[in-house]
Amino acid sequence: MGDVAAVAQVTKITVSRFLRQPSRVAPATAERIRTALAATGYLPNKQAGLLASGRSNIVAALVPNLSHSIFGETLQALSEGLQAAGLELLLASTGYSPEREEEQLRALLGWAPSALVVTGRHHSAGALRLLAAAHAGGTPVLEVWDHHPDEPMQFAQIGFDHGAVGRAMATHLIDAGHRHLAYLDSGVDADFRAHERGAGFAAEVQRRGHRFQLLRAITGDPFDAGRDALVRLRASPTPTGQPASALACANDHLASGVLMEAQARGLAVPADLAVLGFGDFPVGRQLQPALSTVRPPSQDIGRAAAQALVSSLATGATPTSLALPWQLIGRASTTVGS
Amino acid sequence: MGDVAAVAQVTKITVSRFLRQPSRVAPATAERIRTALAATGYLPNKQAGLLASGRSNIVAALVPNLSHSIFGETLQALSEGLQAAGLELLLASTGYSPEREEEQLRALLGWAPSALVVTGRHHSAGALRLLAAAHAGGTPVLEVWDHHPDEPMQFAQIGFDHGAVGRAMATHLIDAGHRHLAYLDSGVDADFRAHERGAGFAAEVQRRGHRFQLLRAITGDPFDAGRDALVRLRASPTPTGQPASALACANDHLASGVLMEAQARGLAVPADLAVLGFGDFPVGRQLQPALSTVRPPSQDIGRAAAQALVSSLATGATPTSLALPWQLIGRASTTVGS
DNA sequence: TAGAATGGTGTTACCGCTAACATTAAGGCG
DNA sequence: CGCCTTAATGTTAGCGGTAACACCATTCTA
Repeated sequence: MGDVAAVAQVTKITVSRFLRQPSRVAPATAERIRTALAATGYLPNKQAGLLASGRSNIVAALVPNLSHSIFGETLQALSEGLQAAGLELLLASTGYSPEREEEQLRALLGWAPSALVVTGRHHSAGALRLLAAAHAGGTPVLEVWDHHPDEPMQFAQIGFDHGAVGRAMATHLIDAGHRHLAYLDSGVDADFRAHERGAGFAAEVQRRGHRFQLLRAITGDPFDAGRDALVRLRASPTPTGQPASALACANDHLASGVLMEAQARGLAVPADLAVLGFGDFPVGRQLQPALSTVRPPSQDIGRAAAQALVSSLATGATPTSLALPWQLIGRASTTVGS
Repeated sequence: MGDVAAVAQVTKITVSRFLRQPSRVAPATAERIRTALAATGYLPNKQAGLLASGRSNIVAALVPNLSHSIFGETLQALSEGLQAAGLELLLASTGYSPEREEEQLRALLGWAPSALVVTGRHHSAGALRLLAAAHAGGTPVLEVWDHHPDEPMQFAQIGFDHGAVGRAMATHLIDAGHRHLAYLDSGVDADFRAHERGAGFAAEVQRRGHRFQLLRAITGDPFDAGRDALVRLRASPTPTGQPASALACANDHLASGVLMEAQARGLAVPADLAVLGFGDFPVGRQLQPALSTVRPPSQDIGRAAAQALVSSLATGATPTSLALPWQLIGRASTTVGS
């Protein structure tokens, strides 16, 4: 920056001013600085700028998984919303491992971010301490993909109630006439949201007085896990001798595996077995029969989070929580006709 | 850090030393510092450390797309390899847009990274200037997912030859008896690697004296694009009146769409139409018939890139290029029997 | 036992940039 | 015409660490 200043025949601070608020330097000077910038190929050093200003303009986000496209959509929208406001997004993933959550969070905090975004409201004790400290220090903390107004919220939440989704999934299947229902839970321990949908599902089935069965997916390829689960479902002994006639899954990949295995075994869907997924992944629409599913507001979460953080940083207020609508999409895998 | 030093009754520099090389402080002092760190909940400020030391220990990576799981695997492996060596990964995505490449690269360079990783060897003019300047300044620059020893390499490359993959795809189908072959190219302009596979495919088909046809995918849902492409393939007039009997696709999602549409139309695969994909996505293995595909060394690329950068940063030498093996996996969508 | 080598810690300056205040010149007002 | 305001730029100090060197006790060596 000193070089640029020398070429433009001003001091560093004038260059710095020009870069941040061009209107605060005289037009002639601005022009000289502009050409000097081009001539020297100047690249501002962020470390120095952030250190000097104290405000980092970084939003740090921690998600369970980067290669999971469902979070990808949220991140894409978040990134765009933040970029428009001049904020940078710094990403890290936990790989669904609670130990790594604290470690990664610590690494992110080292960047002195202006705001934090974490996935869900379940955190390891260490991570929670870090988040609470950041929050206490005035850094906005936002939990995305969850929204539970019934519980005391420690941080702002933008997302939806997974228990309610589970109950709606149960209602959908019960309304279609099923009386013995199963839930295929995610095999990943830390996929808390999948477990909560399962709990909501189970609660609703039992409230209505019907039979419930819980399956846990094996780890590994989710399609294989779905196939495996169907094998187990059909083999498991039940009081009536009849296996469950409806299976709700923690995600569409598992559900796709179930559908494929059903097809391979000549099981009619939905006549012999209704299958319901979660996530509205592209593949589900293409299957035969098309997969019924729940579409979460992935993009909206990112967009709303960006907006909440931008306005929170502008006003200094805590970001506001928000419940976003999801949608149960009934396709051929659960509904006959239509 | 001053607080920690005060509590431990030493100066900042001793704390700094302890954090970086614990062996260089006396055991008793180390113990005092350790408890002081815990008591104060100290979080090191990366900006300051990087600024002061000059070495950033950041590797900046630019990929076309974050939500694409194929790059996710590379990034995951890269991230792990770097983390083991004490390096941080800073991510940005271009969204397959050449204009954003320069912009994002500029943003990444603002962090003064120790090394750069970019996807492929095709860059916009502005991006190329930035990369060349970084390279000239001694920053290792690595291009991943490409490896073309026949062309003059500007930067180190770790990946494979996409033209060769295209030729192998053609050979596989020609050997299966096909004499009229088509390639369904990606609808994304900047998916250079898909275009190159297509060019290699076309060259090989023509070299063997057979008929070639090029299709371009529509944009949007890739499954739909695959279905749409098959419709067009079957409708397009040909000299013999016979449509192509083999279709190679830019990726497995497109190929899956083709397979689904084929099934919907009662087209026998591979008897009426052989379908070949690229990427070895999980879904392909599950389809009926299972999708033949090419498995790229996604993880290996990340692993090798991490290794190359670590050793390059240690020795100061330019990272070494590397060709990694891919594998054509013949499944039921191209081969009868077996 | 003097002199050198070594281990442990402190001092000073600076990384590249920005906040806060200081300074200068030009224009507005009675 | 002198004073005040305003616009444009400069000066100084400091963000939170680390490099380089300085310093002081020990311990080792001859």
